[in-house]
Order: sequence, then C-alpha cells, then structure tokens
Amino acid sequence: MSRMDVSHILDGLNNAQREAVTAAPGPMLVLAGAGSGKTRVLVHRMAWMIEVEGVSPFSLMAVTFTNKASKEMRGRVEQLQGSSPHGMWVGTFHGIAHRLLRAHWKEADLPQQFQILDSDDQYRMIRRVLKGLELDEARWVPRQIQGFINARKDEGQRPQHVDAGSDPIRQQLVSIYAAYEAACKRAGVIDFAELLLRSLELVRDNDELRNHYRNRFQHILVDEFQDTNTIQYAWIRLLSADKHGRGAQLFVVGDDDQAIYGWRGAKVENILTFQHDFPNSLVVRLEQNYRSTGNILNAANGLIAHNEDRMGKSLWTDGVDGNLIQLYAAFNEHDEARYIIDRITEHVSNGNPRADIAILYRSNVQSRVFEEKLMQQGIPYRVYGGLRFFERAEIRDALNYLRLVNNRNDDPSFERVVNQPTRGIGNKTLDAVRNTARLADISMWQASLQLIENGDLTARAQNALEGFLKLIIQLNEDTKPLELFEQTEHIIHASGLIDHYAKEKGEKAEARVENLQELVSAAKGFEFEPEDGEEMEPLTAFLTHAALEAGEGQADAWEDCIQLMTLHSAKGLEFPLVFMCGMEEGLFPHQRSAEEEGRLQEERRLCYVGITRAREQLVLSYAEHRRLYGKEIYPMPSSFISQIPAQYIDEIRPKAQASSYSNNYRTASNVTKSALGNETGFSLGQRVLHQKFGEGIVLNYEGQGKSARVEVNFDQAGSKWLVLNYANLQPI
DNA sequence: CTTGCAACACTTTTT
DNA sequence: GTGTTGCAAG
Repeated sequence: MSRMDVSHILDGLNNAQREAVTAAPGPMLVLAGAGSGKTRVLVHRMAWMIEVEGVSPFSLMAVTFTNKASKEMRGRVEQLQGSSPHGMWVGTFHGIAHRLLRAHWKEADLPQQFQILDSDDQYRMIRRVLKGLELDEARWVPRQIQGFINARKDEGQRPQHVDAGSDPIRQQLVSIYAAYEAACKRAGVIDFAELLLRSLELVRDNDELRNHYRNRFQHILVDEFQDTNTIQYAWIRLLSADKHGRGAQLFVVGDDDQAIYGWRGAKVENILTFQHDFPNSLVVRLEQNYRSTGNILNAANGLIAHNEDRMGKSLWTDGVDGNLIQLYAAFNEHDEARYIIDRITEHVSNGNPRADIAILYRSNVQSRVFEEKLMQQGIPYRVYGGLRFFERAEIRDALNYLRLVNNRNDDPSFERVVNQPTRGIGNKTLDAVRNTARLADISMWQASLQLIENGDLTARAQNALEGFLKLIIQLNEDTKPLELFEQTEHIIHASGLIDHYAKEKGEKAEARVENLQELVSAAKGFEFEPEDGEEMEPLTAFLTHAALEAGEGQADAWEDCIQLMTLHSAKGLEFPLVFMCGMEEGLFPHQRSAEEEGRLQEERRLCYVGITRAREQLVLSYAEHRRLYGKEIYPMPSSFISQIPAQYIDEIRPKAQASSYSNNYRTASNVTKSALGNETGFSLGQRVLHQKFGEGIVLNYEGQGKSARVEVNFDQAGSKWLVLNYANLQPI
C-alpha cells in the first residue's frame, strides 16, 4: 500500500477509537459508552475502508434504527469525504429491508405495488379480522393480539411455527395470526415486522439472492447493536462472512448499558451471541467520554455498577469534575415544577440558551405540570413525542384515499375512507360487505361490486355504496394524468375530505384543514431519489415515505426553547443542563418494571441513559407527595438515588426544618395528612386560597401560636411567607 | 348515522 | 384527572 494521507481520518481520534477505525477487516464489536464518539467511529471506519482499504462504497452497508441516525451518518460521511459516496447503503433496518423487497418483490411473493401498514393500520386490520372470525373484542383484545403477532414475527415465527401445544387460548391466537396474514396478503399490504421477516426469509431461502448480496457487501456496520431483535440479527448474520471469508465483515457498535428497548423485542444478548458466533471477533471498548463532567460520569458509573450481567465498562474524562449532582426533594409535583422552572429562569437570565435545558421524565403524564407552568410564565418549550405529521387522522384519511385509488383491493384503506366523510354507508351495509368479502375470499371492493350486482342491499344502501365506488373510479380517472401533488390536491377536494373538516368548528378543525394543505405541499416538495436501479411510482414512493418516516413530532418552527421529553426519547441527545424529575419508586423505576429483576435492570439502564445526557449540570428531583391519575400518592424516593454514590450528590432541601417533617412523612406513607400534626392547621402540599394572591400550595411553616407563619407558593404571585393570623387562608 | 353517557385504563417507541 | 372507546338511544 502506498503511503497516503490518512490524517483527516485519524486526527483527533483517541487510541481506542483509532484501534476500532483501523482494525484489519474481520468481525468487530465496539462497546461504545455514552458520549464516547461512536458515530464518529462508525463514520471514520467507513472512510478508512474506502480510502485506505480500497473498498468500494458499493460494498458497504450501514444500518441504524432511526431515520434520524441514518441521516446523520450519511451527512457525516459526506462531510468527511467531501462528497456522498455513491452506491453505499445507509439506512434503517426497515428502510433497507423495504428496499430489498421492492427490488425482489417477485421472489418475496409480493405484489409490485405493495403498501406498508403502520401500527395504526395494523391495529384496524386486526380488529377487522377479529370481526370476521366473530370473536369478542373484550376477550380477544386487539392490542394484545397485535402484540402477540408482532412478537412472533420479531422472533421469526410464522403461524405454523408457533407451538400452541394444547393451550386453547394460544391456539386461537395462532389462528387469528393466520387469518391476519391472509387478510394482509389479500390487501397487498405488509406491516413493519413483516418487512423484516420477509426480507430475512428472502435472503435465507433464496440461495441465489443471498449469494448475490454476500458477494456485494463486504462490510456491514451496525449502529445501536444492543437494540437489535432476533430477526434483525439473524438477517445480518445471514449476510456475514462464513469461515471461508465469503460474505460481509460485521462491524457492530453498541452499549449494553444503554439497552432500554427490551420490552419491544430488542435482545441485548445479541452482544454475547455475536461473540459466540464470531469467536475471533475483536472487541474494543470506548470508555473515554467527551460529553460530561467527572462527577456526572462517576455518578453514572456508580449507578450502573448495580446491574449484573454487564460486559463491563467505566466512563472517564480528562476534563473537569464539575459541580456535584443536585438533588431536590419537593413537597409535591407543583413544588417540583416550580423549583425546576426557577432554576431554568435563573440559567436563562445568565445568558444561556433555553435549548440547552432538558426536563426528562419517565412517563408522558409528567409533562403536564411543567407545560402548565411554563405556559403560564410564557417560557417557550417543546414537548417531544406525540402525534407526528403522517400519523394525524386527516392526513391518514387523505393517504388512504390515495392508496385506495391506487389499489382498490386495499381493504384497510377501503374501510377507513368508505364513510369518511359520512355518505350514508353505515355499519350494517359494511357488515354485509365484510361478510361477502370473507365468504368469497375477495376484497371489500370486489364484495361491494358483487352485492350491488346481485341487488342484495336496500336501495338506499346500494345507492350510497355505488356512489362511493363511482367516486373512487372517477378519482382514479381524473388523477391518472396528474402529478403527485395535483393528485393529492384533487383527491382531498373531490372526496369531500377537506370540506368535511372545514365545516367542523374549533381550532382543531382549522388545524386539520391546514394540515391537509400542508400535505399537498409535502407531495409537491417530495422527491424520490432512486439509487442504483431502484424504481418506484411517485405515489408508491410517497406513501412509503409517509409510512417509513412519519415526520417530525411537534414540528414547530425552530425556536430557542426548553426541551421536554421522556428518558427514552432522550437517548442519543445531550444538554448542558438536565433535570430528571419524578425520581420516585413506582414512577421511576416504574411500578410495572419493579417485579422482575431483568426489567428493573432495564429501568436502571434508563436512569444511566438519563444521567449521561447531562454535560455540565444534572439536577435530580422527587416529590414526597404527588397527585397521579387523580389519586394521592406518597412515594419513596427512587432507589436509584441511593445507588448513586453519595459523594457525588448535593442535597438541596427546600428548608431543613421541613425536610425532617417530610422524612417522617415519607416513612409513614400510609399515615393520613392529619398525622403531620402542626399548629398551623395546614399541611404541606395543601392547596389554599388567599384573597389577594389567589390559589397556592403550602410549602413550609414555622413558629407557633400568633407568630405561626406558612410559606405558600401561589400559582400566580409566586412564593410568599404569610403570618397565619392575618393572612386568612382558606383551605381548598 | 349521530349524539350522549358510562366504563375503562393509565409506561416506555421506532419503523 | 383525562382522554378514549363502547354501547344505547335519538
């Protein structure tokens, strides 16, 4: 090999990173701690392969879990390389699986224009199947069935593979699974799990194709390897090099300490399996952290050390120790929010951007209090999660019209839009259609035609149904010559969808109309970029895009605002100032995870993920009293707090005096409020009304008799000390 | 087919 | 406490 300048690839890498990037081709496991520069390693590894090893980008594949991650990876490769290397496959597992299935739809036994069923479509489909089987939804809960089917698929099991034994419930589940598969096939649709399973079967059962791709891909890089499920790993494994070196070299990067998706089928064990499957694999640990202060890292290390079955890793930094982690014991969730927002206000008034600040919580309900108070104070914030653009009802309606116009046998779409807007096709008519479809094993469209032809319906129903069929046929004719965005525009108008929403009142309806218009813009701006030999109808490409990339959450115009999100959504992100709230037993670790040791360990990893999001300052908080789902609870502080070595924690108490009370309070969590016993007649956390200041919450009290005072945090006026004798507080 | 009311449940989320 | 869903009446 001639000497070449590789400094741009290697400069700035530490020893471990360098070892990973420059390792000779061969199976490789990189255990990358939080903030240790794993994306960097992946990207530089690709550059190394291309520039130094002389591997063609055509022979590289890089797989991620999210679109965001794959976009970032692609962007950074371009940045490093100066241009986008062509022929390289960078994408999500689902994206790449989809690509394979489009290319080999015949071999995969799919219709050429197959559509993707997202979770919501899938749920509806399952309910239809249950109806068809005349099963009671109360007994056969669709959500559970959906979970069952997806879990089977994630394990690689078809209905015939599931061993139901003599368990009648399980046998029934399997037959529902089979009926669901048949329905999907009839409609020409496949769900998310099916994308993966089908492409696994494709390369597993088709020698020619498998050999083709094994010849093509010399290197496969996998991000977030700890999140892979059974079939994702099996799929990579199929393409990987055998003992003769034929196939791809695997370069997998992951962190067992950040495995937080076990509940959705991810198998951390794949890390161990990998080492077993590739005994000659090289293992590199990235432990130097470039994100957080020493104290934060030590806290994280201390906590995660309580987990068993770890690969073992310890983060360190050559940076400063920084501040201690602060712990605030709040009286209740309002006090917790008040404290955090006070801190935020202070931080921002020191000239820091709001976007530097994140409030992290275990479950979405917790965002409410913060939202209320932030809104009240006019502080801009953004809540992650929630419905995304392509998941909104009106958008799904429109897309389903597009789908149905494109493929009349698409039953899920038929069902969704047949009476949206209402056009007199009620349940009775639909039941007839469903029954006919089921009995004759035909689509609802065909069944409708048959019913009309045979005159099996009442005149009214027949008219309405015929009207709908004609509408779809008309839409199809009218939109044939049009561009995608014109098709979209025509369909939302001619179907009556947009009028339907325009007639509804309220802000919500207005937003829906706007969203529909936005959909037209999205279609206009949508450009399908085919890569080596990919072919897709613009409409199919657009629908695929909608299913595979549901769009941004609250895609507000970028504004400098406080970031609110669950701990799960925070994975992969970082913020200078992080608040982790609701650090309480039952909330975090969550009640439902408490019973099993394995699930508890996953909660602990989630806590570890949260801690390692913080760059400079981490603030933990818990409430001694919380209103949750309309019930009063008096939780214990999270066990995770005590599992962080005490020397890294700085306890901030509202008032020393109050804390001793509240400590008693906590240990006697089942004792009633009156047991608090003080002379003020008010209890901590109680809501009170003041003539001038309005409503507030009792935070603290001191003194006795005439001099007794209470501290009240008023919703509007803020925190004040009041002498009880004069204040005339009313309990609420 | 729409409206109203009662029952219900209530981690975490990407594709 | 809130939002969604199912069922029955209008």
